[in-house]
Amino acid sequence: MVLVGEPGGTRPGGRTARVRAAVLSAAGDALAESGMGGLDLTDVARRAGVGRTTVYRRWGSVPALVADLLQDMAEQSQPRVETGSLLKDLLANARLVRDTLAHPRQGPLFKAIIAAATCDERTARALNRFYEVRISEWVPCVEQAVERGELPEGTDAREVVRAVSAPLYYRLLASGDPLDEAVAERSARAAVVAARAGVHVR
Amino acid sequence: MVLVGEPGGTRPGGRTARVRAAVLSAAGDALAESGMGGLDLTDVARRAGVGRTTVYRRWGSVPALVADLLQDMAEQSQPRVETGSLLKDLLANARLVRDTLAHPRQGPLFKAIIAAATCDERTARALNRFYEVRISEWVPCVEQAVERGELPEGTDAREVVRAVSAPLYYRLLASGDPLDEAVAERSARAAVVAARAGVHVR
DNA sequence: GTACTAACGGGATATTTGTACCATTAACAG
DNA sequence: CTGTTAATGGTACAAATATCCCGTTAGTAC
Repeated sequence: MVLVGEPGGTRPGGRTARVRAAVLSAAGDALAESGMGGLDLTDVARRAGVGRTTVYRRWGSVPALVADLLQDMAEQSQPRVETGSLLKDLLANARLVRDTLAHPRQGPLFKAIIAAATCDERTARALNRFYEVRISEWVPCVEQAVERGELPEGTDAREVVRAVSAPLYYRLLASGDPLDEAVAERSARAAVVAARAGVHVR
Repeated sequence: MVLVGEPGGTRPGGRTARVRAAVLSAAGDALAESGMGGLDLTDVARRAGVGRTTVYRRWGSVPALVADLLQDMAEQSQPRVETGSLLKDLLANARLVRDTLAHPRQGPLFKAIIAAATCDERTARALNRFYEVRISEWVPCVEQAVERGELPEGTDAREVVRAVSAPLYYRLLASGDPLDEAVAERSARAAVVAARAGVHVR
């Protein structure tokens, strides 16, 4: 677990970046297929067409690899919708999250990532940052609704956005109930109703 | 990974049960401390004062051990409160869940269990059953509220109960935001408001 | 209490997983 | 284009992890 001084920092040119991309991609595939339990770094190296030693040296452990994968994912920001109505905006968000978590590759991948985060503090922080970014993107929807007078003053926008995702993640990770379209609609509607009632006023 | 024909079935007397209890207890301790990543069965065996071979033979892997632990936990039912008011009932539920997840041993343990469930189908089913049981215990609160006319006819009681837990689990596993008392109150209040508005009508 | 055998426990063994070494490759500077 | 060296990749090695074997222990039946 001895962390080398961040390879790619002093010589970030072609090969290093190419290796990183190949390994992260292979790691994503492997995680989606076997989860973080059935994952060994040797297999990742083979899939990526990269030496075993390289993977062990640069990442060293599954959680560390996942942490890097997360940083990569956080950089690829997804565009936010703007419909002019809070309900429609949050419905769009709910459907986006639902589609991601119900996706045959993305769903298992997110499960595996969250599992890895429970094993390692560093990975957990990377995960928190990831959601920090994701949530921040949708905060303006809520803030605009406050400005329009749709929601009470002092509403905690982050809390409203979190409320939309929470039921979907609960199903994915805990209850195992199906992640259908109806769930997305309910979670968005519930968040709006609760926010209007002032539940999320600080 | 060859599963022997369920030890304890043909001879469930003293020792076998004692060994199981000791191992499950030790596994819980170890999981709470190191998470499911930093857990090895040899260590569990030592803590339990049991032979390494026994643990490998009866459970064979971390997820299988967790699955058994879950079955054990599901059997110890927790008493439900009855206050005569939907909000108070759900507040009690929210506080119970929050206290569990914020507990220095139980919180990490639940994290580890959920992580293990993402690695193994069998464990995932055990986890789903666990929440099936837990949720069912609180369903009557909501049904009584429907009977009292506090909530609209056709309200999906299970969905309301899930709505209370979801934000707490989301924090525990994904966002990493603190699990304070205020969060519990908000999630209960939000669930009530949404249910009253008919969001959870089938 | 005696016989029977499921289940356990310790040690030897096999397998899988992680590390150390060093020659080779290719990014970057001049 | 040429030299320098960060980074890679193969091989040999070490450590941890899982399985096998077999004598011992202790539930259960009679």
